[in-house]
Amino acid sequence: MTIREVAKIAGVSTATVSRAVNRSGPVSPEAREAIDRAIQQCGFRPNIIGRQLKTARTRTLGVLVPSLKNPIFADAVAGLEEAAGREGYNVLLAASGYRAEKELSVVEAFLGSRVEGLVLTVADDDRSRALHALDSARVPYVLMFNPADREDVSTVSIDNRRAAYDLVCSLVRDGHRRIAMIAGSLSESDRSAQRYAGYRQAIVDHGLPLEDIVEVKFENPNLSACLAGLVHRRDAPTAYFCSTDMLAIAVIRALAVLGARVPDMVSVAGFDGIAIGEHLSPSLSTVVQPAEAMGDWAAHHLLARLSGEASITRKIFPYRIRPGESVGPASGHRA
Amino acid sequence: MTIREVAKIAGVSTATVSRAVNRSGPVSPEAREAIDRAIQQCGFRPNIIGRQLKTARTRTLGVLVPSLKNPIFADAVAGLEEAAGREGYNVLLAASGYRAEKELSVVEAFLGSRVEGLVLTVADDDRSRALHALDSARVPYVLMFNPADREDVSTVSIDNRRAAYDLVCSLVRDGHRRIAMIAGSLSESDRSAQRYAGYRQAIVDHGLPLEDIVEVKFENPNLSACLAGLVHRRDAPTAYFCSTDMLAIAVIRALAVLGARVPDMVSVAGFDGIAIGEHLSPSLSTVVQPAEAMGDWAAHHLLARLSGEASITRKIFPYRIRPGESVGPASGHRA
DNA sequence: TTGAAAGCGCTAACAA
DNA sequence: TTGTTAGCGCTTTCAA
Repeated sequence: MTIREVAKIAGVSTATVSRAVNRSGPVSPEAREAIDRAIQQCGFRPNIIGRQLKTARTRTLGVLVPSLKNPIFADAVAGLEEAAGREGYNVLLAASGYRAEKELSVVEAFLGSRVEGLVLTVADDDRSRALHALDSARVPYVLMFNPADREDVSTVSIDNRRAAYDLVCSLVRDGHRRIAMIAGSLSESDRSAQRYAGYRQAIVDHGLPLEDIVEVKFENPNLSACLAGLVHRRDAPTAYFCSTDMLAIAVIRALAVLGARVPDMVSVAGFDGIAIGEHLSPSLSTVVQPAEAMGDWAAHHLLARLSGEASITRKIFPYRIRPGESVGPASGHRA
Repeated sequence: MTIREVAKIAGVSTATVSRAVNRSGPVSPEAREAIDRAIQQCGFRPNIIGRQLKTARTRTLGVLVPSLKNPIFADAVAGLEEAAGREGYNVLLAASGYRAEKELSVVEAFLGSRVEGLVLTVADDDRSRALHALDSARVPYVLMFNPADREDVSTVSIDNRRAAYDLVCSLVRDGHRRIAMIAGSLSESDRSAQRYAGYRQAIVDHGLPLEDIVEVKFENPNLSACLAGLVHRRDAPTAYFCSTDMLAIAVIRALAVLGARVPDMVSVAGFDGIAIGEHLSPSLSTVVQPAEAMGDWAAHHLLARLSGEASITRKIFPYRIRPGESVGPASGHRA
């Protein structure tokens, strides 16, 4: 069922069919009707591939996130997809599983598919080979959630450093003086690094002891073992600042295994502000990132850049500290 | 940067370049080296669109779910994307927002893009115009989560009816005799309908009074108002069976607004088994669907069908009743 | 082992 | 208002 068949049946040329289908030029009422009938008759559906090849436009965006299983990314993709769809763009989606080589292979595939632009969250924007590939291919992209370090790339994020700083300060205000940070592979995530910087500054500013950061691999969720040494120390931390909400949830569970109840014995704070965190037991103290709005902004901005209506922008969304039951006063601690 | 440029630089024909790039035919070592050098030199990246047009294969799957903001779908898509990616397939993703007309327009767009197959969750498979479009286009698809009614289409789901039956029976075992069901637009979702059938049968089998089902629109999250009449009745239900976990979460919150504490005063059960439900306060009593595994199965099965290695299959995954704190004994009820 | 050539389905000058 | 025509970038006979 090609445009040629339709043209033959309708007794016109392919050019006229194309004009009729795309409303891209004058078509007489008679021709239009004949064409409509022919299309009904043979169930013609334009092959987008042919159009894409001819016009060198795909109306497709590539979206790459670490994982859909973390609601922060799922929500962002939801906002993105909605906005892109509204503008008639397709979304090619992939997850990297936090693996740099997968980031690269996905980006290569997206480039091969001639996506017009990309929205991505990478592990570390400085060292990302995926980003280098994009730069040399000169395909526009928007970094989402990654901190806005570089001047030459559009980003949408919050001020991770300051947000972490504020959150840790709130822990101090609750009386906590020994506060540890737990991060998922700090060395591999620029977000964790920023959040660590904020944590560190808050600790230093208050003259508190700087705890060693606890790095946990994403693949190894045997948290209890990692935390055992820390928790059973004589001067164990009274509060744990986790680099993400999902990690905080795992930490709370791991602490329970070790006999440390939250928030009675220790406090735990997260970061991301996933919606469901409010309904957790205990509800999560965290920093809220407006994920869906950020995804929406990313899509709109990328499309605006594609049409030349916008230039590189580093958008910082406001964040919000959301207090929750997972943080209590430090008085009840064990040491 | 086309294959022609590369051919010219390497001093060979485009056919040889194509063979070299795709390893699809004999290429002498000398030619191969010249081609490799040429590709490096001009940064050539094969245009997939050209290949797709020529070969009439896109290696792309379309995925349509109601919403990514519900973890049950996000998890399923995660499993799907992972499996598809492993087999070298791209995933085109869209969300319908539970709207039938959006389902249709997305499917039309996917067909235009010549996806080789689709995985979708539709509101109601019987009445879905989207499915009719797929049937007449003769593009293979897998229904995910939708109950397996029809014989002529691959589906992956659990036994919704029996799962709901089991769950409601467990409520009865806890002493509940007035059990209401709350569903999101029953008339628009075949899953809700199945779950209602299971609920109804459990009620009837135990000789209990059949309560009117409460239907709430997805768009109208003003649940408290909807529930007020029911909750304040003299013989108010002591337990609410919600058609999804997300709805259960909203219901628990709405009940709190009305002064009905869960599970002290009323019990609430959900359906879906989103992972985070275990960590809610109270933790959710629910039916667990193995969403990620179902997505994985859907992708593998669809690809197997594309390669002729599988035929239409109706896969029923096992479910699991996961007890939680949201359901308590009926003794504490108000009426 | 290689290259010439045809053509996938479509759009867009351009001429009529 | 319409049709002819020339490709878009690629793969793939087929003959050499």
